Amino acid sequence: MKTRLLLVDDHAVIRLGLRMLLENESDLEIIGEAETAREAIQLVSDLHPNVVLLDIGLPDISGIEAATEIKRISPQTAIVALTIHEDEEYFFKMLEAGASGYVPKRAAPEELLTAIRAAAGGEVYLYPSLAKLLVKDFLAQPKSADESGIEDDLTEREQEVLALLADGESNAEIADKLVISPKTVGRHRENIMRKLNLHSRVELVKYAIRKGIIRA
Amino acid sequence: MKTRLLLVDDHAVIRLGLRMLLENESDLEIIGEAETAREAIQLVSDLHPNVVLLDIGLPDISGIEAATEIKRISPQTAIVALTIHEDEEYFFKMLEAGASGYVPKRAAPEELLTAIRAAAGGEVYLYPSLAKLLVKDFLAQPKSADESGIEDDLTEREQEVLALLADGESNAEIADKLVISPKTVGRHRENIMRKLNLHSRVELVKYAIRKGIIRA
DNA sequence: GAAAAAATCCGGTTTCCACCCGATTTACCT
DNA sequence: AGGTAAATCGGGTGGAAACCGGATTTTTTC
Repeated sequence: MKTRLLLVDDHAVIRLGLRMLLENESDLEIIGEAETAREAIQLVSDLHPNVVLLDIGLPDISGIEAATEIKRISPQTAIVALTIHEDEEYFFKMLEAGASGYVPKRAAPEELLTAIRAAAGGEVYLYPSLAKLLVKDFLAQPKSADESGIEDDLTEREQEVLALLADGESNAEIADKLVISPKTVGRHRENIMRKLNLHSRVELVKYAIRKGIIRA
Repeated sequence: MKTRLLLVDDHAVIRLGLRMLLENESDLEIIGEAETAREAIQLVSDLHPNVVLLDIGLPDISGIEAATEIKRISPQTAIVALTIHEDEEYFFKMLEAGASGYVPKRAAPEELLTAIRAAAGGEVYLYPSLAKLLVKDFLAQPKSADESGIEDDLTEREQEVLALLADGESNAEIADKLVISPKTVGRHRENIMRKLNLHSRVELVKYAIRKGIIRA
């Protein structure tokens, strides 16, 4: 089964170039072309392609809105964004919109093929300069719990109680979930607070968030 | 100027294969090979290669520790992780350790070349199945503050009370600070919770953190 | 197999919280 | 000037939280 492609670009020359590149690939099949975002959305709605090659610099609608709309009407359609500029903000917003690939037009043709095949397979291709941005963003995030908290000498059960406690549940609710008595939950909580030198539920929540036990 | 490479793998066959692949590339130069992590660390310290091709399944030290140590002694050296398994946790930890690329051994040779060149250029290459994981992680993050809605129709006083409340202070303490009665603090709190549809101090704290009113 | 730590339960006290009611003064907007 | 919203204060109630004491059972550790 071939991967069914839709090409979207307002320049006929570029569509032609893409066609030349892609038509030689036996696993790919171009089932349509669009010049504008509106046209693209209509075609997606009609044809439900596997992958849309979407130029971001379209005249009528922004690439982000177009991508959002495409994912709305055809969630299983993967989007590979093609762009001339490697703008950081735009890149992140395209990811949020559901893009499965992001390739600058200056990339080598093989990279575009890789991106298309990755997208068709439900995976994601990121051009190295953009992957770098995403990794940077990832590293800027608070450490992944286990690393940041060297060891907080809480017992396993206490960790468990802490997580639920910090999630906003009452002693009684937790007791229910863990099938223990509410009094025991309270006791655990006391021990936790003593060990960590905390003095209220609020401090407990903040501790849990810092440690990555729960998310805000 | 050629990119100076160090190959690290405990299997001679694989090092040979890599050599065959890489020696034909005019922009790459293999300046050393290592069988173990210790050996690799020594060589990095001596040679300061531009890129280290690091197998993660080494016998002596874990790939993560090896990568961390390499980045410590030679921060400008980029690391491309080579692995047989595409383990999620391992992948994220390698990123945290400072890896610039992550390529499964099953990847096409050209992809390895792309990864090496990206790494040498200070960028990052992620194999599509792993890029997908990173994007997933990215999307799981809370939306970027400004987007989530700055305006929460809380009055100035309520914001003030919220901040202190979320900071862990009791009604009485807040009353003291703001020179109002504890009852009034409670009243404000009630109004805040009603407006925001929150129902406990814990939810309040998490809300405040999401909004950036306080820090965890 | 004994000692230590963890996990469980119980009872009691005091304080604080969450939510209900209502009220006054100030301030702003039209 | 009159209406609306904010900010302040108050009373009252039920229930949860925070802290204390002690005690038992299970698991871990040496």
